[in-house]
Amino acid sequence: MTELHLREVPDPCCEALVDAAVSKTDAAALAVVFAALSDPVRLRLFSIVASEGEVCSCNLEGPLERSQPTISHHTKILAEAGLLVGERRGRWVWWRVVPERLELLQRLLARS
Amino acid sequence: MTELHLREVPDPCCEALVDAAVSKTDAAALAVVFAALSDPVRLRLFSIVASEGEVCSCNLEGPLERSQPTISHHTKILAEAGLLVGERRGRWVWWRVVPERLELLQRLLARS
DNA sequence: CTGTTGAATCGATAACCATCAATGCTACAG
DNA sequence: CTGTAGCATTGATGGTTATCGATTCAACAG
Repeated sequence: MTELHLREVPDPCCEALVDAAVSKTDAAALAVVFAALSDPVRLRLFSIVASEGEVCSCNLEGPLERSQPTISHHTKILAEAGLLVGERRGRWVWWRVVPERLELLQRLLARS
Repeated sequence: MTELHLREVPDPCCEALVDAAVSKTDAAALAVVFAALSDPVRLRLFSIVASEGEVCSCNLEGPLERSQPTISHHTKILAEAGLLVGERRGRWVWWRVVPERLELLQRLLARS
């Protein structure tokens, strides 16, 4: 029921990277988000959740071929980056993407 | 005159991450691109180049407060990720962004 | 209360990375 | 040819991270 790993990262800036040089503090916050996507396993995990809409942790170990602690580690990092949210239902935790974060990244990468 | 650090990373896939689960090989290639943006100094470097249009290496050490070898290290990583290209003019190297790479990332992060 | 099951945490380890001083390479000036 | 200036490379170091086994925590069933 409770949301896991509430994002610790403050909402980073909104302006596109090409519009103006990003500040030091914004860069630090944004780097956390990109770092969350910088691992192949996490990228596949995120893509699975994004394409399925909602996925239980227990259904990630198989496709990703990683141990349960490792899956938990990766979901935590993605959640702390604000890219995923986890919801506990009974004994299971279900993950889904945070669309606003995707839009934020898209805005950042927009041209002029 | 020659382009430095020709990208070693093959053009990764084009489909959005939310459309279908990304393959292992695509994930590996894409992770390289996100990893290039996962460092605060590189993010600022990239943002400076993107907003200025074209920047000489010698004009990066100051704003980024890093040594010359470190700047060279970061430009190399961004170039190998296909995000920057460097052009040698005499004794200087000028960097600019690769717009297609930004568009690729935007497409990847697009919703449904 | 007890056992079971799914997930988070801990501890350890190997691999990776950001950083800089020292050095090498390259282009130009004289 | 010699010196200089900008950039790349090397080597070393301290910090970070991906991974897993073992353990703990949480929720449910009986």
